[in-house]
Amino acid sequence: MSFAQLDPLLHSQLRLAVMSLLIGVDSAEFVFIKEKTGATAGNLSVQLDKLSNAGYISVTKSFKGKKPLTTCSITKVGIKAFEDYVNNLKQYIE
Amino acid sequence: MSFAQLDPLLHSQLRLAVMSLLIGVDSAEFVFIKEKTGATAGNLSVQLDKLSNAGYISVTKSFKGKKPLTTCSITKVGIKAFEDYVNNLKQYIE
DNA sequence: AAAATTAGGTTTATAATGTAAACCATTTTA
DNA sequence: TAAAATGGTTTACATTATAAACCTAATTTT
Repeated sequence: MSFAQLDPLLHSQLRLAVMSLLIGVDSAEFVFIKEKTGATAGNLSVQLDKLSNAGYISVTKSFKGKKPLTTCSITKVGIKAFEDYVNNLKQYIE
Repeated sequence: MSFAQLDPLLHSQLRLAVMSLLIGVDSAEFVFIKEKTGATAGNLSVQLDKLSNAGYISVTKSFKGKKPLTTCSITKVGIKAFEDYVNNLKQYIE
């Protein structure tokens, strides 16, 4: 039995933290994710794009009053990918 | 509570697989590790160097008959680092 | 006994990735 | 009305991962 591949999109500290956050909530705002993960805004913006392009999260941009508001939520595909990642990872750490 | 840092030296698929292998055995030979992980020799060579330089594994080079033989084993420091990594990681995946 | 192949690696060039710094538009504060 | 803050995005750079090329010695083939 050899080691399963770990989805490279999830095997990134920041992206994994984002997914970990999102899997527990309905949705979360950019600023909230930024604070919880301790990421810089720039880095977070890039990584959210990657997760979004992969279909792992959905990102909607609107306004809170007159300020931009970016809201994220995990998708079904994202949940599946996260679960698979965790299962594969367990092979490495158990 | 924010997310703990994941040791970047261990947060690499191949290096994690190597550590995962080594934590269960006394020692392992280069070719064995290569086969178990599915890595190319070049990549494995580089990653073993990194783990070795960090003091996470010890690497001894000798000869089996007249062929070179590279043997690896995990160190105490390596075990500790691996355990810490696993503990921190659990925060992300549970 | 050359020549080719295999074994066991290492070196290095390139591609991919991660990240912070710089930037932009708007809004609030002094 | 400047200056600073908010909420991001873009982009340039540094780091990392990886495969391809290479090396030395030992076998095997012709």
